[in-house]
Parts: sequence; C-alpha cells; structure tokens
Amino acid sequence: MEYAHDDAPGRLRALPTRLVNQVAVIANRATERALDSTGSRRYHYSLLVTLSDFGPASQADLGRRTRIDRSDIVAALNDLAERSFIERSPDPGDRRRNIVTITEAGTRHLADLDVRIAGAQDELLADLSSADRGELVRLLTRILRAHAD
Amino acid sequence: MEYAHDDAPGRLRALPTRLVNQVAVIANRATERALDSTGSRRYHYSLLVTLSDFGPASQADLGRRTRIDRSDIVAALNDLAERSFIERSPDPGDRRRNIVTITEAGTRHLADLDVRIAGAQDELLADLSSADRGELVRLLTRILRAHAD
DNA sequence: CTCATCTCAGCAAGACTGAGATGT
DNA sequence: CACATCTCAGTCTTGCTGAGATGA
Repeated sequence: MEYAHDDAPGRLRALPTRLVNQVAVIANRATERALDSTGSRRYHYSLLVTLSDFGPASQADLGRRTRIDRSDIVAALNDLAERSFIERSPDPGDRRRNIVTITEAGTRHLADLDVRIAGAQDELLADLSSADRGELVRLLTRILRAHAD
Repeated sequence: MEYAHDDAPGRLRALPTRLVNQVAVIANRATERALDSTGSRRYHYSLLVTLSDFGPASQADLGRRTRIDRSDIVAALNDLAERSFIERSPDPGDRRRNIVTITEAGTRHLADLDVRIAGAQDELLADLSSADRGELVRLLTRILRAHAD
C-alpha cells in the first residue's frame, strides 16, 4: 500500500507548524544538493554573503547579522580560512576582536555559490507563479518580523 | 549596536529556503513551549493523532502516515507505552507486526495536546489575518505536493 | 568589576543508516 | 529465496549552553 503526504490525518495535514517544518526539510535538501561538491554549506554561504555585502567585520558582528551562534561562527570561519576564502586579523583598535575579511578567492567562490543557491530556490518553488512566490516571501517575512526580538 | 532580522544582507533576507527555515525554528519553539510539561513532543502528538483518526495500526503503517522513521517510531511508542497511552499487541494475522492501539488515557492526553498545539498555531500566526493564514497553508501545501514522491 | 569577544567541549533533538532477528 | 517488520546501536547536522582566557 502506498502513502503520500495527504495520508496523514487532517488535523496534521493543515497544521502550519508542521507544514512549515516539512517544507523546510525540502528546502534544506534542495540547498544541500545545490551546494554539494562545493565543500561549502549554508553557514559558509551566509558568512561569505555578509562579508561581501558589508565588508570586513568582527565575528560577533557576523553572528548578529547572520543569526549564527558564536560557537558555530568559529568553526565555519575555520573552514573558510583553511580554504583561503577569508582572512582573520586582529583588530588594532580592539584587541579582543578578529577582523574577518573575504579574499579574492572567497569572492570567486561566492559567485559560484550564488548561482547554485538561486537554483535551489527555483527547485523549491518550481510549482509557484512568481506572484505566489512573492506572496510566500511576504507572509514568511511577516511572521519573522512579528517574532523578532 | 542592535541587529534585527533585517540586518542581514538582502541576498539572504528574501531567500525562500532561508525564510522557511527561520520560520520553522520559530514554529518549533512555539510547539515545544506548548507541549512543555506534558511529557510529550511532536512525535508523540503525531502518533496519537494518527491512531485516534485511523484506528489501530502497525508500526510500519504509522511510519508511512506520519513520515516518522521506523527507528524513531520504536522509541516514541516506547515512551507512550510507558505512560499507558498506547498498547502494543501482536497481530494474529501477521506475526511480524505489532498492532498499536490508543488507550482511553491516551485519548484524554491527546485532547490536552490538541488544545496546546492549536495555541502554538495561533502564536506562530498571531500577525496574520485568517485570509493570510489560509493563503500560507495553501502555498506550503502546494510546495509539498509538488515535491511528493 | 563588569562586560564583550573568541574559543573549545559537549549536549539535545531530528532525521537517518546498517544490521540483526523474526516471520511471510 | 526475496521481502517486510520490529528493534537496537550509532552517525550526522543544527542550534545551543557553559566555561575559560583575554582584553575594553
């Protein structure tokens, strides 16, 4: 006997918290597939984008902008530094801080990731018109704003 | 300096895969808070709902309906059995199978969980009109259907 | 002294894999 | 024999906590 998504009880089928979780799983799989063979993951992408758009930043700032935990920032930057996509240097104005800078190689890597990430969006939203895509982004953003601390 | 959700670079801010993940995190926190002090989690709720709506089922069937992995079903049913919310009995027609049945106590527990879970939906969607809530469910369901195997 | 920053070790939950025992 | 079911042990990732070292 075959079961698909709609074989769950109705109470579960329309539960927003559940739907959003299931869609997140699909989104993550699409993203993982897209980044496969790049050696990078979501965290690395978020950090490179942030460094590229805002310029050099401390690790604490990167954490606040990307919502990545301080501990995970350390590990992700270690990976990126090993591949020479970023550089850490001490902040002369505040010696507690590292100033993190994206390198030329990091910028090139990011260009590749950008294309792949865009592909993952298309894969996730394949069935939605562009109006529906906009609507989805609008609704999700509203929820996020409402729960922003 | 304060950072909120919108301090992320634009490239990240409107990324559907990312938005859906962040909303899922909020949804999970709301659900966890709602179920806190019940001794149950999402898994337990999904299983009890499924047993309540479809009647006694084998563990394999429960897995297919709820999309919970076979291994995790075992552990979750152990928890529920310990609290006498379900009973396992061998299937006389196919001795590989356990027939899982929800008990009276399980049904009462489920009634409590239902109220709490409904509260979590309201918390997640607090800022959305009921039209917007319907729209969100519609869009998420469309995505799910498109990616159903 | 308080607070911020960076780092490390480790935890918990969720999704999953492999393998064994049992039975169809 | 192939296949399904239940179980156990263990892995991997994500998000997080606690604590230490350093310095503002």
